[in-house]
Amino acid sequence: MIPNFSQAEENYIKNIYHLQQSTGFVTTNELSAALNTKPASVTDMLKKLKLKKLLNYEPYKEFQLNALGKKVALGIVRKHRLWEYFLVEKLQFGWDEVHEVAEELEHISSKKLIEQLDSFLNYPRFDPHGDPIPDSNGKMSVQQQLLLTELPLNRFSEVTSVGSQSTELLELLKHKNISIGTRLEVKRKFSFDQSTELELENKVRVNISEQLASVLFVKEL
Amino acid sequence: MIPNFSQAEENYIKNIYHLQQSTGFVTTNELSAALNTKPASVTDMLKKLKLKKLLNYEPYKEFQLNALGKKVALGIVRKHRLWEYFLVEKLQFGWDEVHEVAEELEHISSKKLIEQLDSFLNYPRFDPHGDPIPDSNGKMSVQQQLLLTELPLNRFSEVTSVGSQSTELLELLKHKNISIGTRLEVKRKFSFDQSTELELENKVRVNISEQLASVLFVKEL
DNA sequence: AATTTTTTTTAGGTTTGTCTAAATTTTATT
DNA sequence: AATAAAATTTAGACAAACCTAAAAAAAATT
Ligand SMILES: [Mn+2]
Ligand SMILES: [Mn+2]
Ligand SMILES: [Mn+2]
Ligand SMILES: [Mn+2]
Repeated sequence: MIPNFSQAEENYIKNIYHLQQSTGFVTTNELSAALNTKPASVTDMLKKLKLKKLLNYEPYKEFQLNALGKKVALGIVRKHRLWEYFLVEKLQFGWDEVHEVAEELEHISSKKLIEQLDSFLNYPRFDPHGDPIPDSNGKMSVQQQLLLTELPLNRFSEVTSVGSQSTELLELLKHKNISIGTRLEVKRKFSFDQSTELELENKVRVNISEQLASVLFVKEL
Repeated sequence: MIPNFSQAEENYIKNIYHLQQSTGFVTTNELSAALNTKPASVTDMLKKLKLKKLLNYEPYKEFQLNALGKKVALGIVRKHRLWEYFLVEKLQFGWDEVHEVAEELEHISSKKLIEQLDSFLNYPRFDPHGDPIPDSNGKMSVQQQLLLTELPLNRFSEVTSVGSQSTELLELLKHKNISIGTRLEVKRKFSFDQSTELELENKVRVNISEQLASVLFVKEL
């Protein structure tokens, strides 16, 4: 049986998991930035997580979660995303309001709670930001998705996820009336600034900057 | 604005609140028993809660929450009971399984979360144990209820709440097929041991001990 | 290859919430 | 009223999770 971890431990584990998705490894400074703590505090926790056999770590080296660590991380990600889905679908939260609350809810320890919640929500496969929700075995759906910047002109497509969850981004998307599930086509690309003209489902045209297009993932329909 | 309190502080506040319901005052030993901590730890926390102006406390004296303390306590009780209701009504928990989970959920801090949850649940007025749920202003319904031991013979009545939530009690009630909302009549009282014969709605007769009868609250119909 | 800069760790503190053991105060009993 | 018992507080420690400042190691630059 997997033991329980403290809220602090869980936050470290989850953040290591996300950071190691890109290169497979994480550095002390990266992690301290992600967690808003000092590098010295990270070192303390790395020793503890190594002792608890969740982490491959040698002093001064990059580190990564081992199999057990990843399993624990997926459990936390699962809880986080299920709660986000609950907040949006059942409690009328905006998709830009759920992250902080889920940051707390993800640490509730009851196993039964999360299984019943999953069932109550009808086993959703993606959270409100388009990120996949691991099932109780840690498996998650992959969506073949591409960046909006890579989408050719005049192809029907649907927004599947966003590359960041900063309030700033979500505020801008809300203003432009774009969210997960929005249908759109790219109508023009302007080479001067790489900005893009989109046509939304209701035929409304909106212009988005290259910075914005490069954090929107879509799938062709 | 009311500041946020730590999980430990909230558990102390809530327990003081419940304990002072009977005599208006609480002692160090009572509280340490309720919280499963040592009296010395209680003294430490009492000083802190007094400093934060939630508590009337002088060394070696009994203590009680002041108005602000009670307000904070009611907020925690509200969250606890709403979550219990959610677990039973939406997530298929048994009424004897919800307490521990609610013990964690009651500390989630989002104000919006609890208001939306209340609305989602349709503003329930009683939790699964029959205890009243404070509204967002701290007001709660009172139920004119009497102890089953005080109920005269042959009066139609309904179980409204239980005087304890120990697993032992809930196990026994489940075995006897009694829960909140069960309709019953007292048919006989045996003076030898004060045990009582009940008739349930389905005409089934069950015998309950004096100890059990004295923790069941009912209202006449 | 030597030097500088950056990254990481170590050493030593702090706060919160707990504990044990001893001291003090209050309450009960003789 | 004196003494014994019980309740409470104080003193001193400890673990978890953080911090700052200094030391050590690794990486980058000259
Ligand atoms: Mn979190
Ligand atoms: Mn998300
Ligand atoms: Mn609690
Ligand atoms: Mn209850």
